[in-house]
Amino acid sequence: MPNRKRHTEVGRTSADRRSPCPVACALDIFGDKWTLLVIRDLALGRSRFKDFINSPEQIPTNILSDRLERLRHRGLVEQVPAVEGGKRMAYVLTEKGKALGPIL
Amino acid sequence: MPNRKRHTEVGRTSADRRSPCPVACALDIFGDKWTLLVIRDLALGRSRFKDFINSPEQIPTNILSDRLERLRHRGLVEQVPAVEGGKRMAYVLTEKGKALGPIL
DNA sequence: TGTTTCACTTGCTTTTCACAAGTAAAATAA
DNA sequence: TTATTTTACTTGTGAAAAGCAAGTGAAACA
Repeated sequence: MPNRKRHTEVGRTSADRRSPCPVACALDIFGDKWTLLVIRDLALGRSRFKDFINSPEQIPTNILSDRLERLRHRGLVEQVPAVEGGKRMAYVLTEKGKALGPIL
Repeated sequence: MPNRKRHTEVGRTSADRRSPCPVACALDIFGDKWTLLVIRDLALGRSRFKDFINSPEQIPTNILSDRLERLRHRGLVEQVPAVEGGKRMAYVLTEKGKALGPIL
């Protein structure tokens, strides 16, 4: 199983990056049409899967799953119980994730 | 020839946008791995096709062509003669284009 | 105990990306 | 002036990602 790396990019080495440029690094994370919209929703206080789905841009469910998973592995998002003691999960920004609210 | 729209998005109607959200609108323009890198290069004073090619991120030539064309049609970039009276062209940011330098 | 909502996953088609190669005009060197 | 090189692209092709519809199983609710 070569090239196993998709959702486990926690420790990125310089070899993984396209260049040391911070713009390029940021684009490796946010360089697509959906990731920043998910972060916008999180910054607005939305936290449940269905909340993101109901945003006006109509993100496909498989892409939403994928983006949340990536953000989680990047340490920008974490899961917490949606209701006290319940089984269903909600997504919230970590401290690290909140730090990039201003760029919106 | 239906769906003719690729490089002629000068006048965008609200029907073209995914939503009225400014984040979503911005992502329709910058939501990919390369566009902002081209703008970074332009902001740094690079202006020739070969300059962009020689940036460390190694943008493919067909994608560079495409992105410059889009930015031109969006009115963020314009072409000027590379040398006084010469035939070869250079790309520079318009006033509108310069306005988004700060986001980098 | 149904029934509905939620949070996904799977499969498939379409679109976009990435890489290599090719080309023609412009600039430069001989 | 001719030859060579550089520049600014375009084209073709395979791989990857996006987009869409449908399906599924657990959780919450009536």
